[in-house]
Amino acid sequence: MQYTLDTLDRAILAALLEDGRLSQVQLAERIPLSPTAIARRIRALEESGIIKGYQARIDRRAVGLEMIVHVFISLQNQSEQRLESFEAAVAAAPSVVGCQLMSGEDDYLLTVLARDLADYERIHKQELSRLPGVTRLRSSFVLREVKAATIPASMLGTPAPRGSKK
Amino acid sequence: MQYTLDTLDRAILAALLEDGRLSQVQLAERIPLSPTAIARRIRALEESGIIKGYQARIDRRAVGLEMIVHVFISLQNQSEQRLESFEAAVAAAPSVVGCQLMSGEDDYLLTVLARDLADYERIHKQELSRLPGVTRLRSSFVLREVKAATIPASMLGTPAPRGSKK
DNA sequence: TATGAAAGGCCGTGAAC
DNA sequence: GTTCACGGCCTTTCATA
Repeated sequence: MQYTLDTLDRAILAALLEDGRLSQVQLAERIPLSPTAIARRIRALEESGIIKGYQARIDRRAVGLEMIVHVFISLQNQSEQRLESFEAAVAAAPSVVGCQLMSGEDDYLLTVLARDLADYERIHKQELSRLPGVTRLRSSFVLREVKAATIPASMLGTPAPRGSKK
Repeated sequence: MQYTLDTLDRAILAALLEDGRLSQVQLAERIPLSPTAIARRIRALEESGIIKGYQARIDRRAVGLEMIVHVFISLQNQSEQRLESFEAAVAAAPSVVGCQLMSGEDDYLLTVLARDLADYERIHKQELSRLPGVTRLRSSFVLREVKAATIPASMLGTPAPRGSKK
């Protein structure tokens, strides 16, 4: 996955971040390149794993998921085996949409989606309390989502300088 | 935006969450509906705001963004005006990709993307330290992303029962 | 009111240059 | 990287239940 993105690649990525359904022709209107050349670059970006896929952005609340809860978790110890079994359990928990190993006081930060408080109680009982090796578990509720973005186009501006060519 | 999703709508949403570029014909192969009917439903979902858009999923690290940092923030007080000016500043901070008003000890949880530690130092200086009204600011680094999902298809299963019809 | 079928125009794909 | 031709998809219209 050692791939050097040029300005055109980054323009394509920026456009597809904004609208993942843009056609080659539409992209060619923004980017000084023929539709075919754009298609080839997109294919290369997909095959190299830089573009991991495409997805619809769906309104959480429209599908009844009113709550986001962050769960801070500390484990008994951080042995390899502890982490592995914990992470395997997290991977199988359907309501846990995010899990990050963290620096600092707690070991993991989980992100959970729930319909409402009663649903979160169920998730807490059925999914979270069964996670192995947990010593401390603290729930923190999102009261309001102020900003929810993906990678901003501005951060595609300069590639990681690992031997810039061209 | 009071919209009652039926089973077919949810099947369409689930499919477009997995692959946002599926064509009507491809969707019609999975869902017992003609391409025309699917196109009409998708259009309705888009116009009602349930589908907010489409985007490419891009490998963070491939574009040089190696770090995710969570920043916990406490404000001097939670007056309406304080919150508003803080949130306006956050909205204008390009490296801050997430901001949530939280319950519990801290007021806000920010999510920041950075190229590396030096880049985060710059962001800390240029973007974070200038946020108005902050009394406490604690950075917590993501060591490893274990799970990063969107809304799982399983959670589309049952709509929020607000007067189920049909 | 929502679906399904058919026709026309546009797009995506792969060839050659 | 571009141009061109072909096959398939998206769109619209219309008939139907």
